[in-house]
Amino acid sequence: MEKIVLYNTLSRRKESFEPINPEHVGMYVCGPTVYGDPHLGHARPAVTFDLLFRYLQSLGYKVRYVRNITDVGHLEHDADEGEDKIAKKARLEQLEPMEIAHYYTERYHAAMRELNVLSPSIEPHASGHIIEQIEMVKRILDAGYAYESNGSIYFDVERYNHDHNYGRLSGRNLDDIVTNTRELDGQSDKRHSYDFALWKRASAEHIMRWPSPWSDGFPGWHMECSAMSTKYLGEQFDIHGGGMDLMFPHHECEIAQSTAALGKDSARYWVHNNMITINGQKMGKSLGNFITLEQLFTGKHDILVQPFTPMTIRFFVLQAHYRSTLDFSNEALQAAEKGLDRLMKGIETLSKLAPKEKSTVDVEDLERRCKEAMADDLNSPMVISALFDWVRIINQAAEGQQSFTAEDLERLKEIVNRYVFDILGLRNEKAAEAGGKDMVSPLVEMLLQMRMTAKANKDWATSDKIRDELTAIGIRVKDREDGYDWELE
RNA sequence: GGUCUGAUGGCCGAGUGGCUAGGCAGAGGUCUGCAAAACCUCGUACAGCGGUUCGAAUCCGCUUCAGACCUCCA
Repeated sequence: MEKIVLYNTLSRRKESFEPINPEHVGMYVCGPTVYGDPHLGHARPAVTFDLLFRYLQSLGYKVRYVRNITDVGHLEHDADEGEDKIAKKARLEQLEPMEIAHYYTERYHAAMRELNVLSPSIEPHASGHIIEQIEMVKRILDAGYAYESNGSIYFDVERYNHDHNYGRLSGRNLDDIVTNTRELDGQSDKRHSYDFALWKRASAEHIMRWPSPWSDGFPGWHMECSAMSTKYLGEQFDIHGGGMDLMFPHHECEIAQSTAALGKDSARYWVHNNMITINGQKMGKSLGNFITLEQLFTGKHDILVQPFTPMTIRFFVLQAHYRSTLDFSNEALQAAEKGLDRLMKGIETLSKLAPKEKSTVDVEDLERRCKEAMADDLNSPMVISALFDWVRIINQAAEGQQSFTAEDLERLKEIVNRYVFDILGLRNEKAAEAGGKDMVSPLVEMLLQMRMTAKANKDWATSDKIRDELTAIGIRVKDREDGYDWELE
């Protein structure tokens, strides 16, 4: 298997990636909380880990990719007095919590399909794994790292930190956390403010509740990922991913829970994608500055000057390295749209190139550059940069300034397909929606043949008329060195 | 306040101790009957101030600014 490096948040450096079991990779990524429409921010981890998923598979690994659906457990306001987000929304809209969760799960799936994000191997729902979560709480209790208080179970951070190291992922130490965690108002069942809930007793009004040995209640919000990753990937697995904003406390608590229950940290490589910003600020639910994916696709949002296709969004995300922030703007998206168009046109041009006697350039150069870039912590921007260099070469070839042998041409197409479609997961939207091209093709060809005749007779009036009429109905005519080419706008 | 990250040309964004990605926008040119498309050339950017070095935008220090996390967040 080829050597690749991945940045591991645990060590804060790039590490050579070695899976626990050769040939197999287990990957867990924190999925969405389904109480709202997916927005541009959700596209970042989805595309990032889709890229990793596709890339690992293309290297020959058998990947089990688990991405959860959080449909229970997140508390609003604070852990003591809050109510479940799903339940809250349900009350507001007079709907069953599961109805809400189902509705937004479907919306999420639809958006992911649009973005050409592959379905994960397993997509477990938190609500379907209450038993596993209860079992894990029991293990933590048995290990002595949790305590019961008034029907709720809390993680004993201090005790845990005594034996292990709470804060090693986020780079905090308990002293910092102690001095910087605000004391919550009102009475709390917790011994310390930094203890977190593993199980919460439900108040009378709380709709989502399950029986447990301690109370009718619901699991704490970090439990689902620990329980489900363990269930589907084993006590130790290779990659755990998610947004950087989940590092603390969510992932830190996951590490603590796994270590407390299993005696070891489950995940070996922690991979975090950075945020998408808007005007330099994180785009998110809490700031209310988010744009949903549907708004992006339809252009229906005050800030948008036009709609943007799903592939433009995907390309936009891939043009930045996953660990950098990416700033949203109409201008940036428009640039991505044009760039993607250039790339796709180049690929179409490639498909029409005629083989020549000899090749003037080494097609393996593209393969080498793409391969190195991907192997270096998924540097998709570098891959795209190499591809653009080759679009230029392909265009030069279309004008007779470069040439390829039939063999090299095939190889080049193979490389381009591998990186553009299989790994970056891009799709030629125009070609797809122009499914009717085959239908009109003979007609256009006929007209263009007539135009060639007119041109040969220097009958510019007829020639231009044909071209202008075609342009008017969205067919762009391109005169080539020895003939013509055309495409749908 | 604490922890951490970042500051790259008009915009978005890679990268990196010397060979100075890429895209978009802009300027000029080539090609063309005219166009379109494409191709060629160009801006000579790395927050500021010190230091290390033969050489730094890249390493170190300080300053300024911005952001993330510390509460649910992709």
